[in-house]
Amino acid sequence: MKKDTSATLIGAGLKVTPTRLAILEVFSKDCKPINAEYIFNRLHGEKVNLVTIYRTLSTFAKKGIVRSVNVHAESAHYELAAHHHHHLICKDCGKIEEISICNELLDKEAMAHSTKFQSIQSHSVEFFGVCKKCKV
Amino acid sequence: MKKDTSATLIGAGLKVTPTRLAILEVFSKDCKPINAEYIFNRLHGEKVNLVTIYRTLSTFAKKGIVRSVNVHAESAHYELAAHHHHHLICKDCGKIEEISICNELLDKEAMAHSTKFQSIQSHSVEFFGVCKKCKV
DNA sequence: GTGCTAATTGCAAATCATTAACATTTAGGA
DNA sequence: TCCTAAATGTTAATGATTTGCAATTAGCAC
Repeated sequence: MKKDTSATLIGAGLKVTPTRLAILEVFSKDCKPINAEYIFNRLHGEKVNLVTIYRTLSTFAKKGIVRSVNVHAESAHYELAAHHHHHLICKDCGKIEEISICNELLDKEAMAHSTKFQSIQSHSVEFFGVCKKCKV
Repeated sequence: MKKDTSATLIGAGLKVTPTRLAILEVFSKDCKPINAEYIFNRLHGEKVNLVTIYRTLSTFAKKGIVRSVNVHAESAHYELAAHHHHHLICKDCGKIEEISICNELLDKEAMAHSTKFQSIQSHSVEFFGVCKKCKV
């Protein structure tokens, strides 16, 4: 498992450090989009600086290890890029659920617009609504 | 036209003010997701406070007049809710293009997940890539 | 039309997320 | 083991957004 995360870093041309491994661990444990603050709280025992987390997220995003997700929140949320999902987001409590569909129709759409854009690399799909708990 | 925007406000139970009408005007002129700063620049002649724009956007979003859109930018972008589109966003220059498809497949997806969520009110779809200008 | 009140706006300062500068440490190859 | 670029910590800065409070105004009752 640790070998797995090390490989991810090495493959991206990044040095393998305890901080980076720890952050990747958090991602693989929590299968939902998370933000810097969340990671910070999970790693309190390990004395990781919040600034480092921001920097790491930025580096990971640039290398394509993680991707930012729109959850209509104030802070930026990320998920593992390898772990492609679409989302259901509750407008009331902010709860995020993943839905694992990714139909070809979207790919076709992407293709259809490739005349305007040189290349389309990714897409995101989010549904916003109210979850059962919040519905009184 | 002004009657149109007034109706929008009245329908939402909001008072009709010059500032609000001006902001709605900006939205209807620019058919793309815009942020507070952008609106502020368009309204310089009219001495509207930036804080008021933030407040108005928040109010409009709450009332369902506008909707926030994920454009992977630092600031929050909004578009008229009535004006539903999906987007092509250039990762290099940040250019946003609208694409006017909205297939039923997405609606079906929404339905399929209505067991988990009480109700799904909206969805957003964004494609990220590189536009022709930015592709060297 | 006048007056009233809650909603709206402006202004200044605070807050929150994120980034920058710079000094120190460390991973990993020579 | 040594060396260097990359990574991290610390502190301060920045930029977006919010808050508190006083002044203004829309829209209703009279």
